[in-house]
Amino acid sequence: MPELPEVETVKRGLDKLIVGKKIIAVSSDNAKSFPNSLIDVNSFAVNASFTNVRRRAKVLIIDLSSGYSFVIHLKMTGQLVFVNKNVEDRILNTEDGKSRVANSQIPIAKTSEARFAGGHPNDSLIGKLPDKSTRVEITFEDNSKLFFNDQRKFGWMRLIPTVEVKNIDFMKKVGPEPLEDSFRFSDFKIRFDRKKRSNIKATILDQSVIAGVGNIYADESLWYAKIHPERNVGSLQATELKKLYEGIRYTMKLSIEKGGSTDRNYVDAEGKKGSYLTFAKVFRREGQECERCGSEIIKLRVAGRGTHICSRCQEL
DNA sequence: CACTTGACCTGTCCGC
DNA sequence: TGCGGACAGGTCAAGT
Repeated sequence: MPELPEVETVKRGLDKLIVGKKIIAVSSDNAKSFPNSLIDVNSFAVNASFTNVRRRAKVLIIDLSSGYSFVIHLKMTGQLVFVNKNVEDRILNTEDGKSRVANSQIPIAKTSEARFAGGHPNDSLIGKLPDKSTRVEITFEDNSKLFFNDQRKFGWMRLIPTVEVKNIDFMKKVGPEPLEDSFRFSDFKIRFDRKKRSNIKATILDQSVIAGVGNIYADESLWYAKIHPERNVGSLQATELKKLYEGIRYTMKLSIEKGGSTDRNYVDAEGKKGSYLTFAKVFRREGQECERCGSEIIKLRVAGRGTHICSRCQEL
């Protein structure tokens, strides 16, 4: 799922929705999704407040007043969804009728039939939370909740000291943020030139070269730059790399404006879908005509990923 | 080394 | 309708 624009959209939503909220309980049904112990949760999360939300590449960092942070990777199917109220109904539906205490061992009760009154933009989702994809449930003092849902269980969240966030393996190796003003074409060119033996699609997807680009925006930016995804990086002209640099930035900035891409699972922090795919040029458009030249858009497999190109604009 | 291929999971869709 | 296989937005570890 979530690539840079989607994670950025979630980050902006959480900024508005949860900063300042005090945690009273954290529960989880899956140690892979959330490996922290009950001791960690009680010591560093319960009674702490969310102070800040950050994004680095596709990783979200939510800082707490305790000096700890939740670090979250949504991988393919992860969601972070905030729900303001339905708590009282749900507690009545649990077996013992008691509100749960903080406990990363106690399974989340997935029996809610509570509905959102008044028609939320995506009440088909949030009215039903928690559901069977819910891995972690955070409850705030005002009884609002934050759900971490993840159908495929590839995603994870962890509670670690804020000062340690920069030291986790992923953070140490991840490349520069492509949308920062400080990220210039000269930096981009140097980093790509170092990878001249591999194909350009694999290189764009390599998080150590450049942060945050995934399969959708790799395909979209290669179309923008008229580059075939199997081209060897060493064969690319500087003018082609410049177009690619522009394409990556243009495509992902546009997607953030559109709230990201929803192919299947992705929703923002309010449970709403993104509309970028309406504007996509090639991704999931095999069989359609290229809007630039009218030729057919085809699908290939490159770097082990489904890959969409214009059969004329992007020659090998 | 640098680069490529499976594995991790669950769900859905497509062809027989 | 059922069943098997391919595939899905990401990243690692293990292979070549």
